[in-house]
Amino acid sequence: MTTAETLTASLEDYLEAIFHIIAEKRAARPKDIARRLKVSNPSVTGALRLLAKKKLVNYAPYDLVTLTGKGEEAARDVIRRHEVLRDFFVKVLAVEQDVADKAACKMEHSIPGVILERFIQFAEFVEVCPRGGSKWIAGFGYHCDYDSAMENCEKCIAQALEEVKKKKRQGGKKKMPVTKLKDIPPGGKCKVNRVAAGKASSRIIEMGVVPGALIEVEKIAPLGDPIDIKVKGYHLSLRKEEADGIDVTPLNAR
Amino acid sequence: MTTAETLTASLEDYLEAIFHIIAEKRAARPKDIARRLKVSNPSVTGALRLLAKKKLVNYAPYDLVTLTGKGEEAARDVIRRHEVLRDFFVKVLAVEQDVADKAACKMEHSIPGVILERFIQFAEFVEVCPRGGSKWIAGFGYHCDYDSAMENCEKCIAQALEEVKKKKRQGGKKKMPVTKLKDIPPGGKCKVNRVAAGKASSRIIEMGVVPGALIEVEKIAPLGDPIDIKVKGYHLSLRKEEADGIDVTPLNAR
DNA sequence: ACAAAAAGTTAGTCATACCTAAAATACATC
DNA sequence: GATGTATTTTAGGTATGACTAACTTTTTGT
Repeated sequence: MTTAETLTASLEDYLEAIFHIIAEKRAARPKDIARRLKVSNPSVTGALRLLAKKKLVNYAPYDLVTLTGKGEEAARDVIRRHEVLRDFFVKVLAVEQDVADKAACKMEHSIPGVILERFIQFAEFVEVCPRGGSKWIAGFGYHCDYDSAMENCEKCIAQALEEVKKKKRQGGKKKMPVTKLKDIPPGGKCKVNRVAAGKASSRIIEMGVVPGALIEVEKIAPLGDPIDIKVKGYHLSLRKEEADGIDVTPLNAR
Repeated sequence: MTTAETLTASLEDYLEAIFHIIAEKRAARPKDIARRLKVSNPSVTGALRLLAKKKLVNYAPYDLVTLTGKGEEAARDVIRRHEVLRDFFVKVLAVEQDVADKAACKMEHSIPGVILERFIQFAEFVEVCPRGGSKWIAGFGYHCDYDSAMENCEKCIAQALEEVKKKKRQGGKKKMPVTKLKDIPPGGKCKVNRVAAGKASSRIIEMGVVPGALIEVEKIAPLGDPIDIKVKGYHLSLRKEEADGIDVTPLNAR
Protein backbone atom coordinates (compact mmCIF):
# COMPACT_ATOMS: atom_id res chain seq x y z
CA MET A 1 0.00 0.00 0.00
CA THR A 2 3.03 2.25 0.21
CA THR A 3 4.33 2.06 -3.34
CA ALA A 4 2.61 4.14 -5.96
CA GLU A 5 5.42 5.10 -8.36
CA THR A 6 4.83 4.32 -11.96
CA LEU A 7 7.22 1.67 -13.16
CA THR A 8 7.39 0.72 -16.80
CA ALA A 9 6.61 -2.85 -17.81
CA SER A 10 10.24 -3.32 -18.67
CA LEU A 11 11.52 -2.20 -15.27
CA GLU A 12 8.96 -4.39 -13.55
CA ASP A 13 10.34 -7.32 -15.51
CA TYR A 14 13.85 -6.50 -14.32
CA LEU A 15 12.72 -6.25 -10.71
CA GLU A 16 10.89 -9.54 -10.96
CA ALA A 17 13.88 -11.26 -12.51
CA ILE A 18 16.24 -9.86 -9.89
CA PHE A 19 13.95 -11.03 -7.11
CA HIS A 20 13.81 -14.55 -8.46
CA ILE A 21 17.55 -14.76 -9.07
CA ILE A 22 18.26 -13.56 -5.55
CA ALA A 23 15.82 -16.14 -4.20
CA GLU A 24 17.70 -18.89 -6.02
CA LYS A 25 21.25 -17.73 -5.50
CA ARG A 26 22.60 -15.26 -3.00
CA ALA A 27 22.74 -12.19 -5.18
CA ALA A 28 22.09 -11.30 -8.79
CA ARG A 29 24.79 -10.78 -11.41
CA PRO A 30 23.94 -8.69 -14.47
CA LYS A 31 24.77 -11.71 -16.58
CA ASP A 32 22.05 -13.78 -14.87
CA ILE A 33 19.52 -11.02 -15.39
CA ALA A 34 20.44 -10.74 -19.05
CA ARG A 35 20.08 -14.48 -19.59
CA ARG A 36 16.76 -14.68 -17.79
CA LEU A 37 15.21 -11.77 -19.66
CA LYS A 38 16.90 -12.61 -22.94
CA VAL A 39 18.37 -9.16 -23.40
CA SER A 40 21.92 -8.02 -24.00
CA ASN A 41 24.30 -7.12 -21.23
CA PRO A 42 24.34 -3.38 -21.85
CA SER A 43 20.55 -3.34 -21.63
CA VAL A 44 20.85 -4.70 -18.11
CA THR A 45 23.37 -2.06 -17.13
CA GLY A 46 21.03 0.60 -18.38
CA ALA A 47 18.05 -0.79 -16.53
CA LEU A 48 20.04 -1.15 -13.32
CA ARG A 49 21.01 2.47 -13.46
CA LEU A 50 17.40 3.50 -13.86
CA LEU A 51 16.34 1.23 -10.99
CA ALA A 52 19.16 2.55 -8.81
CA LYS A 53 18.07 6.10 -9.53
CA LYS A 54 14.62 5.14 -8.28
CA LYS A 55 16.20 3.57 -5.16
CA LEU A 56 14.85 0.15 -5.98
CA VAL A 57 18.17 -1.69 -6.26
CA ASN A 58 21.55 -1.38 -4.63
CA TYR A 59 23.88 -1.09 -7.53
CA ALA A 60 27.47 -0.03 -7.99
CA PRO A 61 29.44 -0.69 -11.18
CA TYR A 62 31.00 -4.15 -11.27
CA ASP A 63 29.20 -5.09 -8.08
CA LEU A 64 26.49 -7.60 -7.30
CA VAL A 65 22.91 -6.43 -7.40
CA THR A 66 20.50 -6.58 -4.47
CA LEU A 67 17.06 -5.13 -3.91
CA THR A 68 16.37 -2.27 -1.53
CA GLY A 69 13.41 -2.55 0.80
CA LYS A 70 11.35 -0.49 -1.59
CA GLY A 71 12.58 -2.59 -4.49
CA GLU A 72 11.64 -5.83 -2.81
CA GLU A 73 8.21 -4.50 -2.06
CA ALA A 74 7.74 -3.51 -5.68
CA ALA A 75 9.05 -6.88 -6.88
CA ARG A 76 6.69 -8.76 -4.57
CA ASP A 77 3.86 -6.71 -5.92
CA VAL A 78 4.66 -7.65 -9.51
CA ILE A 79 5.08 -11.29 -8.56
CA ARG A 80 1.78 -11.25 -6.74
CA ARG A 81 0.02 -9.98 -9.84
CA HIS A 82 1.78 -12.64 -11.86
CA GLU A 83 0.79 -15.44 -9.53
CA VAL A 84 -2.78 -14.33 -9.11
CA LEU A 85 -3.24 -14.24 -12.86
CA ARG A 86 -1.49 -17.56 -13.40
CA ASP A 87 -3.48 -19.29 -10.69
CA PHE A 88 -6.72 -17.92 -12.03
CA PHE A 89 -5.90 -19.15 -15.52
CA VAL A 90 -4.96 -22.58 -14.22
CA LYS A 91 -7.58 -23.12 -11.55
CA VAL A 92 -10.56 -21.36 -13.04
CA LEU A 93 -9.97 -21.27 -16.78
CA ALA A 94 -8.30 -24.71 -16.90
CA VAL A 95 -5.32 -23.42 -18.88
CA GLU A 96 -2.08 -25.40 -18.84
CA GLN A 97 0.60 -24.28 -16.39
CA ASP A 98 3.21 -23.08 -18.87
CA VAL A 99 0.70 -21.34 -21.12
CA ALA A 100 -0.85 -19.67 -18.08
CA ASP A 101 2.57 -18.60 -16.87
CA LYS A 102 3.50 -16.97 -20.17
CA ALA A 103 0.17 -15.22 -20.35
CA ALA A 104 0.50 -13.95 -16.79
CA CYS A 105 3.96 -12.64 -17.69
CA LYS A 106 2.48 -10.51 -20.45
CA MET A 107 -0.58 -9.31 -18.58
CA GLU A 108 0.88 -8.73 -15.13
CA HIS A 109 1.95 -5.21 -16.07
CA SER A 110 -1.38 -3.89 -17.16
CA ILE A 111 -3.91 -5.35 -14.73
CA PRO A 112 -5.57 -2.75 -12.50
CA GLY A 113 -5.83 -3.39 -8.79
CA VAL A 114 -9.62 -3.66 -8.75
CA ILE A 115 -9.63 -6.43 -11.33
CA LEU A 116 -6.84 -8.28 -9.57
CA GLU A 117 -8.82 -8.32 -6.35
CA ARG A 118 -11.83 -9.65 -8.23
CA PHE A 119 -9.78 -12.46 -9.72
CA ILE A 120 -8.74 -13.47 -6.22
CA GLN A 121 -12.25 -13.18 -4.84
CA PHE A 122 -13.72 -15.13 -7.70
CA ALA A 123 -11.25 -17.98 -7.39
CA GLU A 124 -11.98 -18.13 -3.67
CA PHE A 125 -15.70 -18.04 -4.26
CA VAL A 126 -15.54 -20.92 -6.68
CA GLU A 127 -13.49 -22.82 -4.17
CA VAL A 128 -15.78 -22.18 -1.24
CA CYS A 129 -19.23 -22.25 -2.84
CA PRO A 130 -20.69 -25.77 -2.81
CA ARG A 131 -22.59 -24.96 -5.97
CA GLY A 132 -19.49 -23.92 -7.88
CA GLY A 133 -16.78 -26.05 -6.33
CA SER A 134 -13.96 -28.05 -7.82
CA LYS A 135 -16.39 -30.54 -9.34
CA TRP A 136 -18.12 -27.77 -11.17
CA ILE A 137 -14.91 -26.24 -12.44
CA ALA A 138 -13.91 -29.66 -13.71
CA GLY A 139 -17.11 -29.66 -15.73
CA PHE A 140 -16.04 -26.53 -17.54
CA GLY A 141 -14.39 -27.67 -20.77
CA TYR A 142 -16.94 -30.15 -21.91
CA HIS A 143 -19.86 -27.74 -21.93
CA CYS A 144 -22.56 -30.26 -21.71
CA ASP A 145 -24.91 -30.19 -24.70
CA TYR A 146 -27.86 -28.00 -23.92
CA ASP A 147 -30.69 -30.49 -24.25
CA SER A 148 -29.15 -33.91 -24.73
CA ALA A 149 -27.02 -33.71 -21.61
CA MET A 150 -29.74 -32.24 -19.43
CA GLU A 151 -29.67 -35.44 -17.45
CA ASN A 152 -25.98 -34.92 -16.67
CA CYS A 153 -26.72 -31.45 -15.43
CA GLU A 154 -29.45 -32.75 -13.19
CA LYS A 155 -27.19 -35.45 -11.82
CA CYS A 156 -24.42 -32.91 -11.26
CA ILE A 157 -26.59 -30.57 -9.24
CA ALA A 158 -28.30 -33.38 -7.35
CA GLN A 159 -24.92 -34.66 -6.30
CA ALA A 160 -23.81 -31.23 -5.14
CA LEU A 161 -26.97 -30.96 -3.08
CA GLU A 162 -26.33 -34.37 -1.56
CA GLU A 163 -22.83 -33.36 -0.57
CA VAL A 164 -23.98 -30.19 1.12
CA LYS A 165 -26.56 -32.12 3.09
CA LYS A 166 -24.03 -34.71 4.14
CA LYS A 167 -21.60 -32.05 5.23
CA LYS A 168 -24.33 -30.37 7.22
CA ARG A 169 -25.12 -33.60 9.07
CA GLN A 170 -21.46 -34.14 9.85
CA GLY A 171 -21.07 -30.55 10.92
CA GLY A 172 -23.95 -30.89 13.32
CA LYS A 173 -22.45 -33.98 14.91
CA LYS A 174 -18.82 -32.90 15.15
CA LYS A 175 -19.52 -29.47 16.63
CA MET A 176 -16.53 -28.05 14.69
CA PRO A 177 -13.71 -27.79 17.26
CA VAL A 178 -11.63 -24.65 17.57
CA THR A 179 -8.71 -25.16 15.23
CA LYS A 180 -5.45 -23.25 15.34
CA LEU A 181 -3.67 -22.21 12.17
CA LYS A 182 -0.68 -24.38 13.14
CA ASP A 183 -2.86 -27.49 12.92
CA ILE A 184 -3.53 -27.03 9.20
CA PRO A 185 -1.16 -29.23 7.20
CA PRO A 186 0.93 -27.75 4.37
CA GLY A 187 -1.20 -27.47 1.24
CA GLY A 188 -4.35 -27.23 3.31
CA LYS A 189 -6.74 -24.35 3.23
CA CYS A 190 -8.77 -22.75 5.97
CA LYS A 191 -10.89 -19.77 6.82
CA VAL A 192 -9.96 -17.28 9.51
CA ASN A 193 -12.36 -17.09 12.45
CA ARG A 194 -10.58 -14.83 14.84
CA VAL A 195 -7.25 -13.02 15.05
CA ALA A 196 -6.16 -12.42 18.63
CA ALA A 197 -5.50 -8.73 19.17
CA GLY A 198 -2.00 -7.72 20.14
CA LYS A 199 -0.39 -10.89 18.94
CA ALA A 200 -0.84 -10.04 15.30
CA SER A 201 1.40 -7.41 13.78
CA SER A 202 -0.31 -4.75 11.72
CA ARG A 203 1.52 -6.14 8.70
CA ILE A 204 -0.55 -9.31 8.96
CA ILE A 205 -3.83 -7.49 9.25
CA GLU A 206 -2.88 -5.23 6.37
CA MET A 207 -2.16 -8.16 4.12
CA GLY A 208 -5.65 -9.48 4.72
CA VAL A 209 -5.49 -11.93 7.59
CA VAL A 210 -8.85 -10.96 9.00
CA PRO A 211 -11.90 -13.00 10.01
CA GLY A 212 -13.47 -14.50 6.91
CA ALA A 213 -10.25 -14.54 4.88
CA LEU A 214 -9.10 -17.68 3.12
CA ILE A 215 -5.63 -18.92 4.00
CA GLU A 216 -3.53 -21.50 2.22
CA VAL A 217 -0.75 -22.99 4.31
CA GLU A 218 2.35 -23.36 2.16
CA LYS A 219 5.08 -24.61 4.45
CA ILE A 220 5.63 -25.21 8.12
CA ALA A 221 9.19 -25.24 9.42
CA PRO A 222 10.30 -28.18 11.63
CA LEU A 223 9.64 -26.50 14.95
CA GLY A 224 6.56 -24.75 13.65
CA ASP A 225 8.19 -21.39 13.82
CA PRO A 226 8.04 -19.79 10.45
CA ILE A 227 4.70 -20.77 8.97
CA ASP A 228 4.46 -19.72 5.34
CA ILE A 229 0.96 -18.91 4.19
CA LYS A 230 -0.74 -17.30 1.22
CA VAL A 231 -3.60 -14.84 1.72
CA LYS A 232 -5.19 -12.92 -1.13
CA GLY A 233 -2.15 -13.62 -3.25
CA TYR A 234 0.30 -12.35 -0.63
CA HIS A 235 2.95 -14.71 0.67
CA LEU A 236 3.43 -14.24 4.39
CA SER A 237 5.78 -15.79 6.87
CA LEU A 238 4.30 -15.95 10.35
CA ARG A 239 6.13 -16.29 13.65
CA LYS A 240 4.83 -18.93 16.02
CA GLU A 241 3.31 -16.35 18.37
CA GLU A 242 1.45 -14.75 15.53
CA ALA A 243 0.12 -18.06 14.21
CA ASP A 244 -1.01 -19.09 17.70
CA GLY A 245 -3.38 -16.18 17.82
CA ILE A 246 -5.22 -17.21 14.69
CA ASP A 247 -8.30 -19.45 14.97
CA VAL A 248 -9.44 -21.07 11.75
CA THR A 249 -11.95 -23.49 10.22
CA PRO A 250 -10.34 -26.14 8.03
CA LEU A 251 -11.57 -26.22 4.45
CA ASN A 252 -9.89 -29.33 3.08
CA ALA A 253 -12.94 -31.57 2.95
CA ARG A 254 -14.40 -30.24 -0.28
CA MET B 1 -7.22 -15.30 -38.62
CA THR B 2 -5.32 -13.51 -41.37
CA THR B 3 -3.60 -10.81 -39.38
CA ALA B 4 -0.45 -11.71 -37.54
CA GLU B 5 1.67 -8.55 -37.72
CA THR B 6 2.94 -7.24 -34.46
CA LEU B 7 1.35 -3.94 -33.66
CA THR B 8 2.43 -1.91 -30.69
CA ALA B 9 -0.07 -1.12 -27.97
CA SER B 10 0.03 2.49 -29.03
CA LEU B 11 -0.77 1.79 -32.67
CA GLU B 12 -3.57 -0.54 -31.62
CA ASP B 13 -5.03 2.32 -29.62
CA TYR B 14 -4.91 4.56 -32.67
CA LEU B 15 -6.61 1.94 -34.84
CA GLU B 16 -9.30 1.42 -32.25
CA ALA B 17 -9.91 5.14 -31.93
CA ILE B 18 -10.06 5.61 -35.69
CA PHE B 19 -12.54 2.76 -36.03
CA HIS B 20 -14.83 4.23 -33.40
CA ILE B 21 -14.65 7.74 -34.80
CA ILE B 22 -15.46 6.48 -38.29
CA ALA B 23 -18.39 4.52 -36.86
CA GLU B 24 -19.77 7.70 -35.32
CA LYS B 25 -18.98 10.18 -38.06
CA ARG B 26 -18.15 9.52 -41.68
CA ALA B 27 -14.37 9.73 -41.52
CA ALA B 28 -11.76 10.52 -38.92
CA ARG B 29 -9.91 13.81 -38.63
CA PRO B 30 -6.55 13.86 -36.87
CA LYS B 31 -8.01 16.34 -34.40
CA ASP B 32 -10.71 13.85 -33.35
CA ILE B 33 -8.12 11.16 -32.85
CA ALA B 34 -5.95 13.47 -30.78
CA ARG B 35 -8.86 14.46 -28.56
CA ARG B 36 -10.02 10.88 -28.08
CA LEU B 37 -6.59 9.54 -27.17
CA LYS B 38 -5.56 12.67 -25.27
CA VAL B 39 -2.37 13.16 -27.22
CA SER B 40 -1.01 16.14 -29.13
CA ASN B 41 -1.65 16.70 -32.79
CA PRO B 42 1.88 15.94 -33.99
CA SER B 43 1.72 12.58 -32.20
CA VAL B 44 -1.28 11.70 -34.33
CA THR B 45 0.50 12.68 -37.53
CA GLY B 46 3.41 10.45 -36.56
CA ALA B 47 1.19 7.50 -35.75
CA LEU B 48 -0.78 7.91 -38.97
CA ARG B 49 2.40 7.77 -40.98
CA LEU B 50 3.43 4.56 -39.28
CA LEU B 51 -0.02 3.05 -39.82
CA ALA B 52 0.02 4.13 -43.45
CA LYS B 53 3.42 2.51 -43.92
CA LYS B 54 1.88 -0.71 -42.61
CA LYS B 55 -1.05 -0.27 -45.04
CA LEU B 56 -3.56 -0.09 -42.23
CA VAL B 57 -4.93 3.37 -42.94
CA ASN B 58 -5.47 5.47 -46.02
CA TYR B 59 -3.67 8.65 -45.23
CA ALA B 60 -2.46 11.63 -47.20
CA PRO B 61 -1.37 14.89 -45.59
CA TYR B 62 -4.25 17.26 -44.86
CA ASP B 63 -6.74 14.59 -45.85
CA LEU B 64 -9.31 12.61 -43.93
CA VAL B 65 -8.32 9.23 -42.49
CA THR B 66 -10.02 5.95 -43.33
CA LEU B 67 -9.12 2.36 -42.57
CA THR B 68 -7.94 -0.07 -45.22
CA GLY B 69 -9.42 -3.58 -45.26
CA LYS B 70 -6.45 -4.85 -43.33
CA GLY B 71 -6.72 -1.92 -40.95
CA GLU B 72 -10.37 -2.53 -40.27
CA GLU B 73 -9.67 -6.19 -39.60
CA ALA B 74 -6.94 -5.27 -37.14
CA ALA B 75 -9.17 -2.69 -35.48
CA ARG B 76 -12.01 -5.19 -35.10
CA ASP B 77 -9.59 -7.59 -33.53
CA VAL B 78 -8.52 -5.06 -30.92
CA ILE B 79 -12.11 -4.11 -30.24
CA ARG B 80 -13.07 -7.75 -29.87
CA ARG B 81 -10.39 -8.24 -27.24
CA HIS B 82 -11.59 -5.10 -25.51
CA GLU B 83 -15.22 -6.19 -25.46
CA VAL B 84 -14.51 -9.75 -24.40
CA LEU B 85 -12.50 -8.50 -21.46
CA ARG B 86 -15.02 -5.87 -20.51
CA ASP B 87 -17.94 -8.28 -20.70
CA PHE B 88 -16.11 -10.85 -18.64
CA PHE B 89 -15.34 -8.27 -15.98
CA VAL B 90 -18.93 -7.09 -15.90
CA LYS B 91 -20.80 -10.35 -16.26
CA VAL B 92 -18.55 -12.74 -14.41
CA LEU B 93 -16.53 -10.61 -12.01
CA ALA B 94 -19.39 -8.19 -11.30
CA VAL B 95 -17.25 -5.12 -11.93
CA GLU B 96 -18.92 -1.83 -12.76
CA GLN B 97 -19.22 -0.91 -16.45
CA ASP B 98 -16.88 2.07 -16.52
CA VAL B 99 -14.23 0.44 -14.33
CA ALA B 100 -14.40 -2.68 -16.49
CA ASP B 101 -14.08 -0.58 -19.61
CA LYS B 102 -10.98 1.21 -18.38
CA ALA B 103 -9.40 -2.04 -17.31
CA ALA B 104 -10.15 -3.68 -20.65
CA CYS B 105 -8.54 -0.69 -22.36
CA LYS B 106 -5.32 -1.33 -20.50
CA MET B 107 -5.28 -5.09 -20.81
CA GLU B 108 -6.56 -5.52 -24.35
CA HIS B 109 -3.05 -5.18 -25.78
CA SER B 110 -1.40 -7.92 -23.82
CA ILE B 111 -3.93 -10.73 -23.65
CA PRO B 112 -2.87 -13.86 -25.56
CA GLY B 113 -5.36 -15.55 -27.87
CA VAL B 114 -5.65 -18.71 -25.81
CA ILE B 115 -6.67 -16.82 -22.70
CA LEU B 116 -9.13 -14.69 -24.63
CA GLU B 117 -10.88 -17.81 -25.95
CA ARG B 118 -11.08 -19.17 -22.42
CA PHE B 119 -12.66 -15.99 -21.15
CA ILE B 120 -15.33 -16.36 -23.81
CA GLN B 121 -15.85 -20.04 -23.14
CA PHE B 122 -16.03 -19.51 -19.42
CA ALA B 123 -18.61 -16.74 -19.68
CA GLU B 124 -20.67 -18.97 -21.96
CA PHE B 125 -20.31 -21.91 -19.65
CA VAL B 126 -21.52 -19.92 -16.69
CA GLU B 127 -24.44 -18.75 -18.77
CA VAL B 128 -25.42 -22.20 -19.99
CA CYS B 129 -24.65 -24.43 -17.01
CA PRO B 130 -27.67 -24.74 -14.72
CA ARG B 131 -25.36 -25.21 -11.76
CA GLY B 132 -23.46 -22.00 -12.44
CA GLY B 133 -26.07 -19.77 -14.03
CA SER B 134 -27.00 -16.15 -13.53
CA LYS B 135 -28.35 -16.88 -10.05
CA TRP B 136 -25.05 -18.34 -9.05
CA ILE B 137 -23.07 -15.43 -10.44
CA ALA B 138 -25.35 -13.10 -8.54
CA GLY B 139 -24.32 -14.94 -5.38
CA PHE B 140 -20.71 -14.05 -5.98
CA GLY B 141 -20.04 -10.92 -3.98
CA TYR B 142 -21.59 -11.95 -0.73
CA HIS B 143 -19.48 -15.08 -0.30
CA CYS B 144 -21.75 -16.83 2.07
CA ASP B 145 -20.18 -17.49 5.45
CA TYR B 146 -18.72 -20.98 5.46
CA ASP B 147 -20.67 -22.52 8.32
CA SER B 148 -23.32 -20.05 9.34
CA ALA B 149 -24.77 -19.71 5.86
CA MET B 150 -24.66 -23.40 5.03
CA GLU B 151 -28.42 -23.33 4.96
CA ASN B 152 -28.39 -20.69 2.25
CA CYS B 153 -26.05 -22.81 0.17
CA GLU B 154 -28.34 -25.78 0.52
CA LYS B 155 -31.33 -23.72 -0.47
CA CYS B 156 -29.45 -22.29 -3.44
CA ILE B 157 -28.51 -25.67 -4.83
CA ALA B 158 -31.90 -27.21 -4.12
CA GLN B 159 -33.51 -24.40 -6.07
CA ALA B 160 -31.16 -24.93 -9.00
CA LEU B 161 -32.04 -28.62 -8.99
CA GLU B 162 -35.72 -27.80 -8.94
CA GLU B 163 -35.33 -25.50 -11.92
CA VAL B 164 -33.50 -28.11 -13.94
CA LYS B 165 -36.19 -30.66 -13.21
CA LYS B 166 -38.93 -28.25 -14.16
CA LYS B 167 -37.20 -27.37 -17.39
CA LYS B 168 -36.79 -31.05 -18.16
CA ARG B 169 -40.53 -31.65 -17.72
CA GLN B 170 -41.36 -28.70 -19.95
CA GLY B 171 -38.80 -29.82 -22.50
CA GLY B 172 -40.39 -33.25 -22.64
CA LYS B 173 -43.84 -31.77 -23.19
CA LYS B 174 -42.98 -29.05 -25.70
CA LYS B 175 -40.84 -31.22 -27.98
CA MET B 176 -38.64 -28.16 -28.69
CA PRO B 177 -39.75 -26.92 -32.12
CA VAL B 178 -37.22 -26.17 -34.84
CA THR B 179 -36.43 -22.49 -34.46
CA LYS B 180 -34.84 -20.27 -37.08
CA LEU B 181 -32.29 -17.65 -36.13
CA LYS B 182 -34.61 -14.92 -37.42
CA ASP B 183 -37.18 -15.83 -34.75
CA ILE B 184 -34.87 -14.93 -31.89
CA PRO B 185 -35.68 -11.41 -30.67
CA PRO B 186 -32.92 -8.80 -30.33
CA GLY B 187 -31.08 -9.32 -27.06
CA GLY B 188 -32.01 -13.00 -27.06
CA LYS B 189 -29.50 -15.81 -27.01
CA CYS B 190 -29.57 -19.18 -28.69
CA LYS B 191 -27.49 -22.19 -29.52
CA VAL B 192 -26.75 -23.25 -33.10
CA ASN B 193 -28.13 -26.62 -34.07
CA ARG B 194 -27.41 -26.76 -37.77
CA VAL B 195 -25.95 -24.50 -40.44
CA ALA B 196 -27.25 -25.29 -43.91
CA ALA B 197 -24.32 -25.96 -46.23
CA GLY B 198 -23.94 -23.69 -49.24
CA LYS B 199 -26.03 -20.91 -47.82
CA ALA B 200 -23.46 -19.96 -45.27
CA SER B 201 -20.39 -18.10 -46.44
CA SER B 202 -17.08 -19.39 -45.18
CA ARG B 203 -16.69 -16.11 -43.31
CA ILE B 204 -19.55 -17.13 -41.06
CA ILE B 205 -18.17 -20.57 -40.38
CA GLU B 206 -14.74 -19.13 -39.73
CA MET B 207 -16.08 -16.71 -37.16
CA GLY B 208 -17.54 -19.61 -35.23
CA VAL B 209 -21.14 -20.03 -36.34
CA VAL B 210 -21.07 -23.81 -36.07
CA PRO B 211 -23.38 -26.30 -34.33
CA GLY B 212 -23.08 -25.88 -30.59
CA ALA B 213 -22.02 -22.24 -30.75
CA LEU B 214 -23.77 -19.62 -28.65
CA ILE B 215 -25.24 -16.68 -30.54
CA GLU B 216 -26.49 -13.39 -29.18
CA VAL B 217 -28.83 -11.50 -31.50
CA GLU B 218 -28.00 -7.82 -31.36
CA LYS B 219 -30.22 -6.12 -33.89
CA ILE B 220 -32.63 -7.08 -36.63
CA ALA B 221 -33.29 -4.57 -39.40
CA PRO B 222 -36.93 -3.77 -40.33
CA LEU B 223 -37.25 -6.25 -43.17
CA GLY B 224 -35.13 -8.84 -41.39
CA ASP B 225 -32.31 -8.42 -43.81
CA PRO B 226 -29.19 -7.51 -41.98
CA ILE B 227 -29.31 -9.47 -38.74
CA ASP B 228 -26.52 -8.38 -36.40
CA ILE B 229 -25.28 -11.10 -34.09
CA LYS B 230 -22.38 -11.70 -31.74
CA VAL B 231 -20.56 -15.04 -31.70
CA LYS B 232 -17.46 -15.70 -29.64
CA GLY B 233 -16.92 -11.98 -29.35
CA TYR B 234 -17.17 -11.37 -33.09
CA HIS B 235 -19.82 -9.01 -34.37
CA LEU B 236 -21.36 -10.36 -37.57
CA SER B 237 -23.93 -9.00 -39.92
CA LEU B 238 -25.90 -11.75 -41.64
CA ARG B 239 -27.87 -11.53 -44.89
CA LYS B 240 -31.37 -12.94 -44.80
CA GLU B 241 -30.41 -15.99 -46.87
CA GLU B 242 -27.58 -16.77 -44.51
CA ALA B 243 -29.74 -16.43 -41.42
CA ASP B 244 -32.45 -18.62 -42.93
CA GLY B 245 -30.04 -21.53 -43.09
CA ILE B 246 -29.31 -21.45 -39.37
CA ASP B 247 -31.42 -23.59 -37.00
CA VAL B 248 -31.15 -22.73 -33.34
CA THR B 249 -32.45 -23.55 -29.87
CA PRO B 250 -33.55 -20.50 -27.90
CA LEU B 251 -31.79 -19.98 -24.60
CA ASN B 252 -33.70 -17.07 -23.10
CA ALA B 253 -35.57 -18.99 -20.46
CA ARG B 254 -32.75 -19.28 -17.98
C1' DA C 1 -12.90 37.42 -51.86
C1' DC C 2 -10.05 37.56 -48.33
C1' DA C 3 -8.59 37.77 -43.55
C1' DA C 4 -8.83 35.24 -39.26
C1' DA C 5 -9.26 30.96 -37.03
C1' DA C 6 -8.72 26.20 -36.94
C1' DA C 7 -6.47 22.19 -38.26
C1' DG C 8 -2.46 19.79 -39.72
C1' DT C 9 2.47 19.27 -40.51
C1' DT C 10 7.47 19.91 -39.91
C1' DA C 11 11.37 20.43 -37.09
C1' DG C 12 13.68 19.61 -33.13
C1' DT C 13 13.84 17.49 -28.16
C1' DC C 14 13.55 14.03 -24.73
C1' DA C 15 13.06 9.44 -22.48
C1' DT C 16 12.68 4.48 -22.84
C1' DA C 17 14.50 0.38 -24.41
C1' DC C 18 16.64 -2.17 -27.13
C1' DC C 19 21.08 -3.29 -29.95
C1' DT C 20 26.53 -3.97 -31.49
C1' DA C 21 31.37 -3.02 -30.99
C1' DA C 22 34.99 -1.81 -28.19
C1' DA C 23 37.15 -0.79 -23.77
C1' DA C 24 37.66 -1.65 -18.80
C1' DT C 25 37.53 -4.52 -14.86
C1' DA C 26 37.42 -8.86 -12.10
C1' DC C 27 38.55 -13.69 -11.51
C1' DA C 28 40.90 -17.77 -11.95
C1' DT C 29 44.62 -20.48 -12.99
C1' DC C 30 49.17 -21.57 -13.75
C1' DG D 1 52.11 -12.34 -9.57
C1' DA D 2 51.24 -12.43 -14.58
C1' DT D 3 48.01 -13.55 -17.92
C1' DG D 4 43.97 -15.02 -20.23
C1' DT D 5 39.03 -15.34 -19.99
C1' DA D 6 34.68 -13.98 -18.58
C1' DT D 7 32.02 -10.25 -17.11
C1' DT D 8 30.66 -5.61 -17.15
C1' DT D 9 30.61 -1.08 -18.70
C1' DT D 10 31.06 2.75 -22.11
C1' DA D 11 30.15 4.60 -26.50
C1' DG D 12 27.30 5.11 -30.15
C1' DG D 13 23.25 3.71 -32.98
C1' DT D 14 18.12 2.74 -33.98
C1' DA D 15 13.11 2.79 -33.29
C1' DT D 16 8.99 4.11 -30.75
C1' DG D 17 6.23 7.53 -28.80
C1' DA D 18 5.46 11.41 -26.75
C1' DC D 19 6.14 16.64 -26.42
C1' DT D 20 6.61 22.11 -27.80
C1' DA D 21 7.31 25.69 -31.09
C1' DA D 22 6.90 27.29 -35.50
C1' DC D 23 5.20 26.94 -40.06
C1' DT D 24 1.63 25.64 -43.77
C1' DT D 25 -2.74 24.47 -45.40
C1' DT D 26 -7.66 24.44 -45.11
C1' DT D 27 -11.90 26.19 -43.54
C1' DT D 28 -14.93 29.71 -42.15
C1' DG D 29 -17.09 34.10 -41.43
C1' DT D 30 -17.94 38.57 -42.95
